Amino acid sequence: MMVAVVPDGTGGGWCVELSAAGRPGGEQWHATDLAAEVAARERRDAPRWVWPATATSYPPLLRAGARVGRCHDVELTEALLLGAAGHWGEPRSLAAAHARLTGRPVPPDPPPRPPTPPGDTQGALFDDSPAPPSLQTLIDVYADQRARLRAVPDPGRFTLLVAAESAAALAAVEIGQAGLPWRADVHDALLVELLGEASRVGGPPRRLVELTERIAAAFGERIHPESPAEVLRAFARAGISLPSTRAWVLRQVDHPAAPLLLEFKELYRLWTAHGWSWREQWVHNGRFWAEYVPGGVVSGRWATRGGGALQIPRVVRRAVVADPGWVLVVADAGQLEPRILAAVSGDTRLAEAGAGGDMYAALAAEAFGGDRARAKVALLGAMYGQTGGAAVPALAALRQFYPAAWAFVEAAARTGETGGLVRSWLGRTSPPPSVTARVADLDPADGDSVDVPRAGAAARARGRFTRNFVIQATAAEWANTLLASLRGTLHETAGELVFFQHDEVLVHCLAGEAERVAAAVHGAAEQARVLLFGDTPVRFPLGVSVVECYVDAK
DNA sequence: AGCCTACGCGCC
DNA sequence: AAAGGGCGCGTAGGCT
Repeated sequence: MMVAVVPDGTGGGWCVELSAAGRPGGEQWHATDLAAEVAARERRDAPRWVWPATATSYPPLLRAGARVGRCHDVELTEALLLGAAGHWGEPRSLAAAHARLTGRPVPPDPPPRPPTPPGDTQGALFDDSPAPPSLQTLIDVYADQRARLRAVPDPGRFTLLVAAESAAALAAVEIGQAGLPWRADVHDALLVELLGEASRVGGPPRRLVELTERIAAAFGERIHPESPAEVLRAFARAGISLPSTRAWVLRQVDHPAAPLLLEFKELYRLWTAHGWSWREQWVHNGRFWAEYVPGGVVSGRWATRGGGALQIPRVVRRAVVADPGWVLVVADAGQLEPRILAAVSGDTRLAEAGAGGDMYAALAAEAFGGDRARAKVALLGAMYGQTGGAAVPALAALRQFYPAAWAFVEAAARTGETGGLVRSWLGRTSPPPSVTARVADLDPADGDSVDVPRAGAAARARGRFTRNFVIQATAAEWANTLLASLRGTLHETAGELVFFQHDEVLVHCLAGEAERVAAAVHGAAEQARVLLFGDTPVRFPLGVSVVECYVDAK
């Protein structure tokens, strides 16, 4: 059972039942209270909801209590289909898809909304959303998508990709509305502990002021330590020439200011990126409110808008604390990308190594004389396209012992270097070179002559990108599939997904439910493995911790 | 004053 | 240890 639905923008919406073939196959009606209608139909026959875009269609329904099980997200599907057809980056909205279908001028997608802090009501004042599309538009585009979907190289896998992408979109709205439990008082205490007291006027906290003084003493002159240019000049006057002020460069500098600068940079970063003003902007009512954007990264990984939810520093995770009587179930897929490589490359020996708990240890025992660290740099270097450094001899060993895996990543790299497109396991297509190439790499500043060295460097960079794309994009598919499965079983518990970060999920649940939630997450990971890879020997073990505080996980 | 890029660093 | 992939975000510093 499928039901196509178009919200009318006033809390109501148009609905029509679709047949198994995707054509109107039942009653068509207008609901004045769409959320109530959706909730009732969901209870009765749990249809797959076909709608223009989960990101806009679902939030008002969920806010009104209408949680749905499955959907088809036309906009995300359109982006996948456009990519598969080599039309990467063209407008993906329902309106654009319908215009292409009917041969009319294609409207551009609306620019991405700037991040809206949760306390901000500006968004409601400037509602420039276009008129809602007609139900017929939705039906026509959906039928067209089904036809195009059957024409891709592997429709079975692509269908799973569309389902997983749509489910991820549901999960993203739900996680965003749940919010991440956040103790403002704990956050404040750790800021004071590390930074000292905040100054009243919004200036730097005490420890930063002190470090600035000590850096001045070390150089014999006052500088702004947060300015890389000033730091470089100060070192130059002290007779030390540095290529940059990066941390690993400073760590090798023998000068009394160097360790002070390293400490300053770390604390300055904490203050500006996750300090008091960040907390005031993004934390309200005991929750950190982030907005998640599934498929926001070219590889299919999620992005976020506002608050930097995917870059919460480890030290700040101390503020992520479960409610009283509740716990956090933290599940992390260990060594996900090497395991993905083992599964997709068809390398029998690497797949056997991925059947156990520690893949790097298995590689070390087999091909690296027991040196686990060397096995790790070899595998990571192969996936990222490392060409220099100490990893080179290790890469030779990898090539010799795991030739099929080596050939797989090399083929992806060669395709990219020659301007071709690569696809993930389920069929997400990489963007074409014009999208990822830097203008400076391709367009010699003056004259018409081709800049061979720079063109070569650009091709190699492109090769590293496609080499990694096939792995990273497939890993994102596995994670989305896990989420799709998990949100289907989680509702049997009181658990709620509250965070997702590439290969890690957090579930907030009653302490007594933790065991069941942990079992549900393990089951979802296994389900994702089977759905994507069938009978592969590779396993995707989860590290699961039940904790009150996020920082205590693992 | 606003726009843009480079830099640097947090996460995976 | 060094340096390969993907991001978001805040700042400095240049530009218009």
